[in-house]
Formats: sequence, structure tokens, C-alpha cells
Amino acid sequence: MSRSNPRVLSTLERAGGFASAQEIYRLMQREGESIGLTTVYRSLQSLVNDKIVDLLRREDGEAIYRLCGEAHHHHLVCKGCGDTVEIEGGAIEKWAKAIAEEHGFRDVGHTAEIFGLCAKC
Amino acid sequence: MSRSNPRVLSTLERAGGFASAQEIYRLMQREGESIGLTTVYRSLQSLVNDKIVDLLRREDGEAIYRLCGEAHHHHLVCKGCGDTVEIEGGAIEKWAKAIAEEHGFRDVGHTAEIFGLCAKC
DNA sequence: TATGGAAATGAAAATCATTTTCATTTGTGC
DNA sequence: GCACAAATGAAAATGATTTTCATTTCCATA
Repeated sequence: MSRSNPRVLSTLERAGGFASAQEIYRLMQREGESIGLTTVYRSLQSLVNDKIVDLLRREDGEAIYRLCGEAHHHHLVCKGCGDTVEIEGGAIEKWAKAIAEEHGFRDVGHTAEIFGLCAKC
Repeated sequence: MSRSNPRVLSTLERAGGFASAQEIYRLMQREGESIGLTTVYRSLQSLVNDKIVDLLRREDGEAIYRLCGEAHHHHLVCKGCGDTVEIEGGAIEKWAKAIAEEHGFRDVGHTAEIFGLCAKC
């Protein structure tokens, strides 16, 4: 088992609390930090296990890591130009919680994205 | 540009309207159909373009293809044992539609998954 | 302070889905 | 039958992620 390298977490924070493993790695390289890609992946996994960051997916399937506690929001993405709008998901939060309780689930999270064509496209 | 090979669509239908490219390929192989993996991918892409199937993502990032018009539902997944419950998403449908309209988006779809620990785990 | 083992590290190889390349085959209109 | 476009698929390329494994760093204790 391995613990998280603290520089990975601090880099994720500096990246705005939202980045892929590759991005974090590149960012650290650019800043002259000496670290291996393997360690970045391991640290992120460990942070996910410890529920310090959430694991989400970009549209292309790449894993992105989000600092827990970051303002939780969802996305409205345009399939045409890729424009993204951050949206509140009050209704979703309640829905997710209700459904989960109904089925006896605890420690619940969720993902939700909306995609379509924006006015311009 | 290439058109979709009709056997791919029919296999996706036979698979319950929900499968990954690899699964469709393996399924066709097992059934003795002679087809290349490349053609499966190309056909699925083309079906997505033509809006005959939707492209979604599994938790591990693998692309899964869903026949449009299939009964649309969401999943409640246990992080412990992987158990999955299909759920209705009435609230979500409305939410997605409302948000999309609010921002001038049309031709809208969405994904939503809930995950947590089930009663057993 | 030496020392032995556990944890952390990272380079390189392995994996796996997906895409690209490219040569071949198939189909169609003429 | 012929030429040409579309379809096909094997093999190689790509890119993220994981695994392997040898090395290094830490630390507690003798």
C-alpha cells in the first residue's frame, strides 16, 4: 500500500481542484518537480480511496480528479463546439439522496451531465 | 465516410440495446459472424453520428452504446459489490430538459448515475 | 550509530480500448 | 467487363492506465 505524495494533492489544488493524472504530471514537470507518472497515479488512487478526491470521467473517457469539497456542480456540454456551462444540481442532489435511501444505500455520490447543441451550433 | 454495417446494429439490438464495442465484437465472433473489430467501431461511430445510438461511458471509462429509444433509465451502483439497480429518473428528465431550455440548448440527452454502498456492504 | 525491513519511488514493460494506416475486396453504374 | 468509390479488416500506432521490479528512502530498534 502506498500513501499519497503530498505534492500531488497540492498540485491538484493549484490546478483549480480539477484535473487528469496526465495534466497533473505535466504541470509538475513544467514546474520542475521531480516525480514519476506512476507516483502521480498511485497518489491519486490513494486520495480517491481516502475520499479526499472524487474520480470522474471526461467525455472521452479520461479520468479526472476533483478535490472533494469543491463546490459540487454539473455540466451542460455542447456536442457541437464543446462549450460547457456549469450548472447547479439542487434537484439532482435530492433525487440521488432519495433514491439511495429508498434502496438502503449509504455513502452516496453521483454524476450527472447534460449534453446537447447550444444556440450557436 | 462509411456506412454502418447492419449486422452491428442488429447485434446491438440482440445484446439488449446496451453494449460496448468489444462486447459486440466478441458476441458476433461467438455467433460465427465474420467481421473485423475496425468495422464494429466504424459502424458504431456512424450510428452515433446518425443518432441511432447514444454513446455513454462505463465507470471504467469504456464506451458503451445504447440504442436510442430504449427505455431510458439510470443506475444505482454499489461501490462495494458492484450490484446495480436500474432506476427511473423522472425527476432527472425534467431537470435536464428545463436546464437545457434555459440555456438555449436543443437535441438534449443526459447521463446520471448514483453510487454508494449497498445495505450488505 | 548500524541494520533490517517496510514503504515509496520511478523506469520500463504490459494492458486495453480505440484509432489510424493501408492494401485488398466488394459493389455499382456505365 | 471496367473503372472507381465505398467498405473491410489486419496490423501498427496511440494514449491512458496498471503492473513489475529493482532501487532508494525512512524509521524503529538493537
